[in-house]
Amino acid sequence: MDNSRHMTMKDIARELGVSVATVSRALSDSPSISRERRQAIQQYAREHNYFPNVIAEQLRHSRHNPTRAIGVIVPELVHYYFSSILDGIESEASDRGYHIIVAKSNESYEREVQICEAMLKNKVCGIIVSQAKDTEQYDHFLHLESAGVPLVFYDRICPALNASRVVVDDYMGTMNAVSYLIETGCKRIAFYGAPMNMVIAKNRFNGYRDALYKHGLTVDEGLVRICDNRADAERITPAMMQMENRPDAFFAVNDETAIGILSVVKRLGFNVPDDVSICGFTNGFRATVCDPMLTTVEQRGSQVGKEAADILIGLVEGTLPPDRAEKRIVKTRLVVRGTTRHP
Amino acid sequence: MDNSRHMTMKDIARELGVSVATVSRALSDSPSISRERRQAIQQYAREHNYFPNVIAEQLRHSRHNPTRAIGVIVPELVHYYFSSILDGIESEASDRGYHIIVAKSNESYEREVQICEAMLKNKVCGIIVSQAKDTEQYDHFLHLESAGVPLVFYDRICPALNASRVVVDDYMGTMNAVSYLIETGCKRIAFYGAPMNMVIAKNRFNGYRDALYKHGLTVDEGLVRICDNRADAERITPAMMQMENRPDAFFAVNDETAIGILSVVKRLGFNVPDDVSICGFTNGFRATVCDPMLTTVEQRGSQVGKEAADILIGLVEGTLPPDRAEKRIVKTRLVVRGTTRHP
DNA sequence: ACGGATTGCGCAAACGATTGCATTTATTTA
DNA sequence: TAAATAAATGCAATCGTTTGCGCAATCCGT
Repeated sequence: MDNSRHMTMKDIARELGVSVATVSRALSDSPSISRERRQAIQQYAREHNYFPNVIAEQLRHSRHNPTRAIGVIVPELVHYYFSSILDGIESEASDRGYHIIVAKSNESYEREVQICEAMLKNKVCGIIVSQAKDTEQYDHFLHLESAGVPLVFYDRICPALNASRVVVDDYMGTMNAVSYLIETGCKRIAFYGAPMNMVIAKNRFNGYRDALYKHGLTVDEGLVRICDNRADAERITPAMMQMENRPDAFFAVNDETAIGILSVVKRLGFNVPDDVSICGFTNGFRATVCDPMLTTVEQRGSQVGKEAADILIGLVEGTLPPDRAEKRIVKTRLVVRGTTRHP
Repeated sequence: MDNSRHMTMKDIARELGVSVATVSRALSDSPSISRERRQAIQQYAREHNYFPNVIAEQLRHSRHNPTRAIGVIVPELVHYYFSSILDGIESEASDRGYHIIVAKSNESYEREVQICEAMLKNKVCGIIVSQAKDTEQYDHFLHLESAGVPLVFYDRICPALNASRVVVDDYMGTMNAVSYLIETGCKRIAFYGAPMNMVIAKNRFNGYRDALYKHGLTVDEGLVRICDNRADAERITPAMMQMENRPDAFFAVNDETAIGILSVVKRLGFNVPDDVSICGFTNGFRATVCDPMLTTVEQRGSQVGKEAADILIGLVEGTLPPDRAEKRIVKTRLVVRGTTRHP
């Protein structure tokens, strides 16, 4: 039974002996159609649960009306922060009558370009994107903009483009967290950060540095490392803890890294938080699972996603000027748990 | 500069002084157009990077060709297992030239119905769905089927519908895990399961029961609880551990619950795994974060997603018979870590 | 050199909806 | 009673592509 073909206005028109134009006007409640006819048509449509063919509507309006499909490009899907952001985007979008098309770049530039093209072809009304790690050319993004597809970046923004963006307040988040560590008595605070070519990495480092300065401390290069995952953390931390002047606290660029530090530090027989404090960044699933639970900077991915969708929809609907880039910063929040000393 | 309007065949036709029909045929390499014209048109199109308007194509073909948009309904997005599944679906879909439209039901029946309608309107070629927890009516699913939109369930299948589905081998997964617990010397194994109206809950319980039987043990009702989250686990476990005949092992329906048990058991001063073994189900982020690391049943969400997408695409493209429901079971794998004794 | 086959292309009708304009009929006004 | 006005509907073009059919022009064989 492939009677899957749906009822169209033509069907209604034929059945009721009127023209398609009349049906169209009646269904849009045009006053130029007589009351009785209008109601008859509406009732018939309702009873046979007619609904308009979006494809046809879109074709008709393609000149002036964008679709209601938002493209979302995400580097990975199995990832707490990106999931949260996706969640925020989905909520905001669906609240406002949009739907989302999701694609993952797998951190690949090539794939990112393909996805942009495909989304352009599929006529999304705009794209929300976090760049792949190995993206260093931006033609595909420029191409989209020139095709009239608005773009909003989140998390990994494109520094070369003056595009709209939503990021987390990495600087203040780190600054506050490190200040807290200092205020609870830590003096030698190690910093495990991401490679410095990423904007977020730089901002977090600056927050760390300025927190030290503010409290009359200085950056000890021996305590700063490039390290943003658990495996690396487990590899480099033992040496760190065997220095004559070992750190009494760690600030890590994400929870995963912090967990790596924690596991090593515990294994080496130190007490957390009495001997060593540890602070992460994310506040994902992991933070409440480790023992003791992780003190960390809440990244509020869902809020980031909502803001990004809000900007994009504003751009699409014209309530935001298309020429000026809208930049929003989502405040972070320090969540104090068991891996840091009490004041 | 809203020169966002794209080049159409009409533009090419006008420019090259031919008819639109000729352009169309030339671009589809029809031999009925002369070699030179064909190449001229193709070159012009390439140079001005023309690409066809999908909306128009779809309208034209709507009678016979489905779109290449797969609808995916997910109860939550910030959830390890569902993320993995989404990841699998995305991979398979994009490999085969489809894109995915993602919506979350928030575990709400109402929302699920809305989403189904919206997806129907937006002319997805099929839907992959895991039911919301409070869905107990299925008209919306039936409605889709009768509209010719194929449906594939994953994880939470619809028992009342004989629809295609992909599930994990809950029975064998649990059976093997519990057998392992027994073989490592556990005798009183508690079972924390989900409410029994969910199919997966029943299957896991059966696996538990049969593993006991197989080893000459019997089910002790006092050791079976409805509990599928951390908060509940932390609430009910202390009493469990204070029974005169306390359990020497726990099998939990998911990692989250297992973590709850672990934290309580440790807090009460028991040693894991010497005094108490614990086994979870999922193998998500959490499993390697807790201390000791969690022994758990790997659920292979990504594989589930891939299979689901494979079935759906098969249904859409007609390589799978539309009348017979395709049912696949993804094998699980026991991942032994630190919360269980060694053999 | 003429009839038939072949080649190359355009016309026009679809797909399903919208909308300016023309047309018909009914009603009012002078 | 004729003319002007208003009310209700239909015609046909449009969005961008595809495709059956027909029309010319060229080719071939005899």
